[in-house]
Amino acid sequence: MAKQTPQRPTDAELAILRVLWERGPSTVRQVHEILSEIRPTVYTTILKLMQIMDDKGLVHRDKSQRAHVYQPTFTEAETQKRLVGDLLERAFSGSTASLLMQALSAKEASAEELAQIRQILDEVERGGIQ
Amino acid sequence: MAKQTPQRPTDAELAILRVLWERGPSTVRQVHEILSEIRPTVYTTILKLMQIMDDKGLVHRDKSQRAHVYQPTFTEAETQKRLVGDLLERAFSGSTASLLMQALSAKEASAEELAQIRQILDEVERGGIQ
DNA sequence: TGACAACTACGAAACTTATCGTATATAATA
DNA sequence: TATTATATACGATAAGTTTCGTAGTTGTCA
Repeated sequence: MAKQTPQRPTDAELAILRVLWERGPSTVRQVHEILSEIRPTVYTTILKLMQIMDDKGLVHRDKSQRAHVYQPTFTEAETQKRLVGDLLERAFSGSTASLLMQALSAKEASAEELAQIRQILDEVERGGIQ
Repeated sequence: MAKQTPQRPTDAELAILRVLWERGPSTVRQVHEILSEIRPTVYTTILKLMQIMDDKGLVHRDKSQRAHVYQPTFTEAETQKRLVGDLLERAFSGSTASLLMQALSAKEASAEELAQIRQILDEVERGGIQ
């Protein structure tokens, strides 16, 4: 049963999505091989998760081939936006400044990254992000 | 059984923590009254959650009074840092610039907030955040 | 003291997540 | 064609989350 509202992917689901975003449409075997390098798992565990993700609408699958080919329903940016927007409301009362503050405190940013951040700010003040 | 690693609070737990951070040490009834305004829940649901949070070490409780008084184990900033740091790795490959980009795209920031963000950047480049 | 109000404790149900084992279908090949 | 390799389908389990009902305890006050 597919739900209408695209909910937050779980940790395991996000790990799968990241493989699909990076590699493009993939079979269960391909995803399994990559994820198993970091965290050994049985093939059918990944299969089951990807089938559930299909039910939820997080991915679409092409059944025309014997090995079904899965691809993400939403782009990486869309999903990131949903996840961070959700955290922003749930934990930061909507304060982006606090969010950035804690992000920088959690992980030191390189000089290039800080420059990149300033560039983003410039663009936003010049006319917003589309 | 208390665990050693402070894990991510769940959604319901975070809602409770936010009440405790805002109001200071509180009883179950006080937390329940506030949360019920937004999302009606039975008293014992909040009680059970707060007892579980005590088990997990997310809160401490003072049992000396008849109505136990609960307070957060970690500060709001510590918890925010943990949550955003976790998301940063899980969904953004550690790129704080991408995180900010999507945060700004999820929720438009006011001029004051943008100024605040620039101030944070200035401070970071001047010597880091402690 | 007896009744009542307000607690906590405890157990259980309904869901979700994550994982795995077994069964079954299909394609390739010896 | 019979065997083998590789898919998917399906069911079950264990753990965690969220919710609620009931039981028992304790303080207050008429």
